[in-house]
Amino acid sequence: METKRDHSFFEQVYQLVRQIPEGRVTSYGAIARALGNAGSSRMVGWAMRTAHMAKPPVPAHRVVNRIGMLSGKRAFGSSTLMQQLLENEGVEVVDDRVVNFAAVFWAPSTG
DNA sequence: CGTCTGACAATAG
DNA sequence: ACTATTGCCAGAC
Repeated sequence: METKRDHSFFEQVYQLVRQIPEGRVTSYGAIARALGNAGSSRMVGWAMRTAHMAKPPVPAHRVVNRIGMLSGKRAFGSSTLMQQLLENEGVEVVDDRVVNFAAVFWAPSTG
């Protein structure tokens, strides 16, 4: 039984991203799938872009693409801010890419 | 109300 | 293995 949410797709993404623990990262596709919108991975990224104006701060810096690349670093204002945030949590980032991505990968779960 | 864009992903060449 | 193209669909203009 799926818990129907009246909130928009964006808010569903926000809530999921907020569940990402520190030192962990996830991919857009993983989030899209968890929301049942597999294939709409672009929407996830689009939601993150507007996530900066979400009420509770969304750790968008913990969300990267499938290869662990900081594709959204541009949205943080500073291209290095996203990397610094990740490194601050213990996530090693080199060349705008998460080191040992599979090890720090966090599997999203709606429930 | 129609069109374009977008922090991706998967497939084909 | 790498590059190019298509699909996805909801927000922004």
